[in-house]
Amino acid sequence: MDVGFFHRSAPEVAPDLIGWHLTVRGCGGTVIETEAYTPDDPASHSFRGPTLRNRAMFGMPGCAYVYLSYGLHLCLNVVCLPGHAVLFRALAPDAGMQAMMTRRGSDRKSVLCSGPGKLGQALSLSLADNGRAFDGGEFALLPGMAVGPDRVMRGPRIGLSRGLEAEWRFGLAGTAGLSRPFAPQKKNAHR
DNA sequence: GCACCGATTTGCT
DNA sequence: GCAAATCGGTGCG
Repeated sequence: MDVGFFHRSAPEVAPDLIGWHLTVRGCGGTVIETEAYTPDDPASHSFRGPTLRNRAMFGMPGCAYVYLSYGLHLCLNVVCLPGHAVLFRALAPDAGMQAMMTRRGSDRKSVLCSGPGKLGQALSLSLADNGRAFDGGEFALLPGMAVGPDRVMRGPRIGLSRGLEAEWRFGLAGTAGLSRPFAPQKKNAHR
């Protein structure tokens, strides 16, 4: 993989990660939904500079930023430029299914990884994973099937009170298991 | 020090 | 549709 891939802004990287393959200790699947966060974005954890919790967001590009959401969910990002990160919101699961079904308490494929918190539970993330590199060891992140730009949907991010203007949520069209549906895409909206 | 708000999910009304 | 679970960060006194 080109090391320069993550040396870009999160809004550039996020759509490019759709269709990649993510695994954590043998469990995972195809990336079907992502969101981008930047340092000058009021909705981003990095907006007010580094803290103990978000320090990984300012670390090595291509490494993980794992944080505790609402006091109980662990969410996974990949770091891009300093203060930039892409949140993995949903996967189409295909590896380590048995373990993920057990952890999620369901055998329905479409609900195993259909949200950032669910994904964290299925992959059994922990805060000890914060800062870990996606180097093919415990964490792997590799280009998978090529996805044409026409199959990547975009829209406003989920669960925010600020930063709703930017359409920095991306998803693979025609996929089951998204965290939420996307609004109908405008035609002619290239890039 | 204290109250409130989140990059969420689940279960109950 | 709404509240609960639960904790780090932020803002105010």
